[in-house]
Amino acid sequence: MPRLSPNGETRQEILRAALKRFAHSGYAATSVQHIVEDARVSKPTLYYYFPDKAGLFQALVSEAHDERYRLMREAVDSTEDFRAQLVAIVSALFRYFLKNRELMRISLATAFAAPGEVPSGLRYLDKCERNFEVIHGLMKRARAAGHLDRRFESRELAFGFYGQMNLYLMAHLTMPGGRLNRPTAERIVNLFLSGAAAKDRKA
Amino acid sequence: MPRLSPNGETRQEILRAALKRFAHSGYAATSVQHIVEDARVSKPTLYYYFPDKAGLFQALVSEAHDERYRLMREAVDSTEDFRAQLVAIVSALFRYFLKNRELMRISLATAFAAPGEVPSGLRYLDKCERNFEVIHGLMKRARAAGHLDRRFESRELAFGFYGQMNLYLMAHLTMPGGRLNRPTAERIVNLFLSGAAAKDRKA
DNA sequence: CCTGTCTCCTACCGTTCGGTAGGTTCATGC
DNA sequence: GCATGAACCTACCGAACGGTAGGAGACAGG
Repeated sequence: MPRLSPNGETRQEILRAALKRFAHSGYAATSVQHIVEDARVSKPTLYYYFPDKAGLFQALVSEAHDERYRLMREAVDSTEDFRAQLVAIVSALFRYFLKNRELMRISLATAFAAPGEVPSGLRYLDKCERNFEVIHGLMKRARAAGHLDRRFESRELAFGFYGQMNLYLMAHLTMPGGRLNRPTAERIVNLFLSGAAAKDRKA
Repeated sequence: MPRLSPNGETRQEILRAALKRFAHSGYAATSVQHIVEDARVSKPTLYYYFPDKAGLFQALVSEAHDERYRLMREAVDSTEDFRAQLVAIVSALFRYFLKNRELMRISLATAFAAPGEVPSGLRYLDKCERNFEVIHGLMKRARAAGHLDRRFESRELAFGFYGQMNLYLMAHLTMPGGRLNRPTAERIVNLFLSGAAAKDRKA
């Protein structure tokens, strides 16, 4: 049989198969055997490209977190208007979710899974916090600029917004009913801001 | 060695050990062997009380979901005032969380885990929806009664509230920093309602 | 033509998995 | 005292697990 990939094609094939399996069954319930079968590759080939099962998983999860981070930063930088930034964040994550549902699934599942479920060496918590801090920092600045109700701490505001958005994403994983589009993003921001925005009428 | 439990003591011991293991490592990564070692019981004893590993897990998860459901219903029935009902729900779940952190962990993790991660026969989705419907129904009635802004659908409102509350719980699993007490519950409801409550000033 | 390196293979390692066969001990009913 | 059934045990099963030893085929430089 000819060498399939002097480039990185085999590696990509493994990643693709692994993503599908991990997204469907989680880390522990996924076997390396199934991955190599899906990728039409032998087991030593997998271990040629990746140090072990955990390393393969980490490559996927890191990519997902980093891409979410990049998208959120990009959304924040896309405009100066605070409301528009929020809409851009939600909207960007919705689009990413619809295109990369499986990556998003392992990313979210990993974040809230039991500590021993996922490989221990994986530093996913840092990346989770980093992503949250994008929102948190945005809230801090908006609060300082007077766009948000000062009765609430920036952390509370970030929780309110982040929580609502995340529930939409998670709900879509288990019940893919709702429509994750820009109008929905705008309505989410409206619901959040109608309370969080500082009222200039009273106090 | 004497028979330890003519009552249900051994069964409880198994459940206790299983909860600890499942909460720490998730379903797939937990082995029956470890459970029976923790419970100081032999493997056939476990299979004497439970049909299989999945049945043992289901017993725990069902209990957690049912208890959450009971608490939320109780909170709703505790008062007529809508705002007080919301605070009661959040506050009750916070208390339950602090007392039953491990049960809450497997309950939440199961809800958002990959479909193949958890035993397939487990009907947890029904219970998740049932719990969500407690909130959803409450929002429906409050919206119809004019307590909530009619520009938002009841489902959106439920998502906003439920999402925010859930993030507090989930965040406390990974970063047990924040304080899950009644003042926090009130602030969450305030943040949610300051937007969702119908303003009688304009429109 | 030889040698090394990159890529990928078959075959196998020891371990652990979920689950069971079959037997033993105790409390009780008769 | 003796059968019965609940409560539990030791010892083991086949299968699947993550991972590896060792080699084969293709291509490069010398």
